[in-house]
Amino acid sequence: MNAPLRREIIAPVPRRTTGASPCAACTVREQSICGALEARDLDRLDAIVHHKALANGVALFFEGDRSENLYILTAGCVRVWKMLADGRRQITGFLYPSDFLGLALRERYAYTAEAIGDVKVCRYPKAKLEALLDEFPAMERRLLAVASNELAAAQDQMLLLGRKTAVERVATFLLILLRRMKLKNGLGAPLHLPMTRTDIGDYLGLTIETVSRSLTRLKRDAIIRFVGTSDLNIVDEAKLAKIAGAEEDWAMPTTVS
Amino acid sequence: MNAPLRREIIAPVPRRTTGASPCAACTVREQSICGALEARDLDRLDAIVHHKALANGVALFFEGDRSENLYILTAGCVRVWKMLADGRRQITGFLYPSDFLGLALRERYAYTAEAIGDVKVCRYPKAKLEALLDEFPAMERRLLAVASNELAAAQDQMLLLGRKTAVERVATFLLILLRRMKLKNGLGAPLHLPMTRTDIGDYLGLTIETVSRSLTRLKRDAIIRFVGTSDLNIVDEAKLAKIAGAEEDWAMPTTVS
DNA sequence: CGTATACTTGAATTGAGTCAATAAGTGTGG
DNA sequence: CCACACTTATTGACTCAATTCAAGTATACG
Repeated sequence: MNAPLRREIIAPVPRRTTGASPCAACTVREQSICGALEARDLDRLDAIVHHKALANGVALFFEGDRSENLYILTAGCVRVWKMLADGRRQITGFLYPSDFLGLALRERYAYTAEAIGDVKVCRYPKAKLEALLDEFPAMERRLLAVASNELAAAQDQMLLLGRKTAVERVATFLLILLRRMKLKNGLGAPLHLPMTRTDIGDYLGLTIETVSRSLTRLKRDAIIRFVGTSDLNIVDEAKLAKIAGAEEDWAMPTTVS
Repeated sequence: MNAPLRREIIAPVPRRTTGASPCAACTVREQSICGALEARDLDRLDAIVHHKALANGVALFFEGDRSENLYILTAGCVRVWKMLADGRRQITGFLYPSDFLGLALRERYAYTAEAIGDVKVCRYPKAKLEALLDEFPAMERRLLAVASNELAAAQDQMLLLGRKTAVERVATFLLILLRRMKLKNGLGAPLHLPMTRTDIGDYLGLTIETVSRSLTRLKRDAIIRFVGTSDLNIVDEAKLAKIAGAEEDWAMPTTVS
C-alpha cells in the first residue's frame, strides 16, 4: 500500500574534524533535550551520537524492531504510525526538528518512523543515553517534560479522533501547523504541508477524499487559499479556530480546594 | 449533560496513629511510583501525602484548574475526560488503583478527573512531590516509565479511534479490561464494568446505542455472556481478540542494523 | 412498589466512505 | 523546452456504518 518497506540507508554525514563540538554548533539544541546540558558537558553527547541522513520514505525503524536507538530530529519531517493487520494505518504524529523519537523505554518500538522528504537525525544508543540520563538529572527532567507534553497532545488528538467532524479535524490540523510555524518562523510565511493527503487522512482518521473535500470547503469559504497543492495561506485564522471546535478554554474557573 | 458539576468533597480518612508508616502498609505501593522508594524513605512520602475519599461522580479536579496536586489512585475507578464547547465529551482514560494522575507538569490540568463509584486517592502537593523526585532519581525514572507507557497506550487508542469499527472498538475495550483484570485478580472471575454505557461510548468515540448494539452482537455470537448489566464473562477470548483487530504482532522481524 | 435511570431495540437519517472519472502536478528523456 | 508517463489531488455519484430519533424494557433505589 503506502508503506515502503525500505530499510534505512545511511548517507554518512562528514564528521567534523575541527576542535569545536558538533553539538555546540547544533541549531536545535536549545529546543531539544540536549539543551539541558551545560556547554562543557556537550562532548559527552558528541561521544555517543551518530549523525544520519535519510531520504524520503525511508524508515528510521519499524514497529516491532528492537528499540536499540533513540533519535533527535535535526532537519526535515518524520511520520510515526501504527498499522492493523489488514493495512489500515493510523499516523500518531508528525515530528519536526528538535523533536525526540523513540521514547518508548521498552524492548521494541511500538510504531514505525519514516522520513518525509530529506531528513537528518542524531542517533543515540539507548543504553548509553540512559547512562547519561543517570548522570545528568536535568536531562531526565527535560525528557519527562517532553513525555508529558506528548501525552497532552495525544489526549487532544483522541478528542479530535473520537468526537470531531471532518472539517473540524482538518481545521484543527491546519491550526496546529500554523501555531508551530509561528513559533519557529514568525508569521506571514505561507504554510507548507510536507506530507501527502494520504498522510493527513491517516493522521486525522479520514480518507483522502474527505480531506480534499474539507480543504475545498475551507477554500470556498475564503478561510484558506492554496498556492500550489502543498502550500497555503491562512486567510482567516479566527474563523479557522472557530471551526476547529474551540476546546473549552476555561477562563479561570473557580476552584474550591 | 452528563458532567455533574460537583466539586470534590473530602470524607476524611482517619489518620493512623500507630507507629507504622501508612505508606508501608499500602497495598498498591509496589505497582505505583512509590515502589521506587526504599522502605526507610517511605516516611518522606507519608509526610506530604493526604488521603482522600470521593463519592461517585465527584471530580478530583477540572480541566483548566491550576494543577497544584498530583494523585495516586488507591481504590476504585476514575474517568478522565476532555470536552468541546458544545458538550461533546471524550474520555481519554479510565484509571485503576496504583495509577498516577495529574502528570501534566503544566500550570493547569488539561482534563477533568472524576470518581466512578467510591474512590480513594493519595494526594501530593505538586511542588513537594517534585522536590522528592529531585532527591530520589529512581522515583523520577519510574515516573518516566509511567509516562512512556501511557504514551504507548494513547497511541493504541488513537489507532482505535481513527481506524477501528464499532465492534472492533468494543472488543478491544473488553480485552484491555480483561487483561488488566487477569494481572490483578487472576483469571476466572467475571469482568466488572464500573462505568456506564455512556462512559464507554465517550471513551470509544461511539454513541451508547452503538455500544449496546455491539455488545449485543458479541452476546449473540456467544463471545461474551452478561450477568446483570455490568458484569460479564468472556466466553471466547480468542474470537474476541480476533475481532479486536489484531494489531500486527511483528513476530521477530528481521532488522538490518 | 412506584419512579427514575440506564440499557436495549427498531426505524429513519446522514456524514463519511467507496468507487470511478477527471485534473493537476512532477519528473524524465528526447 | 516540450511530450509523455506517472503520481497525487479533486470532484461526482452512490453506498453504508454509525448516528439520531423514538419506543420499549430492564434495573436500581428511595
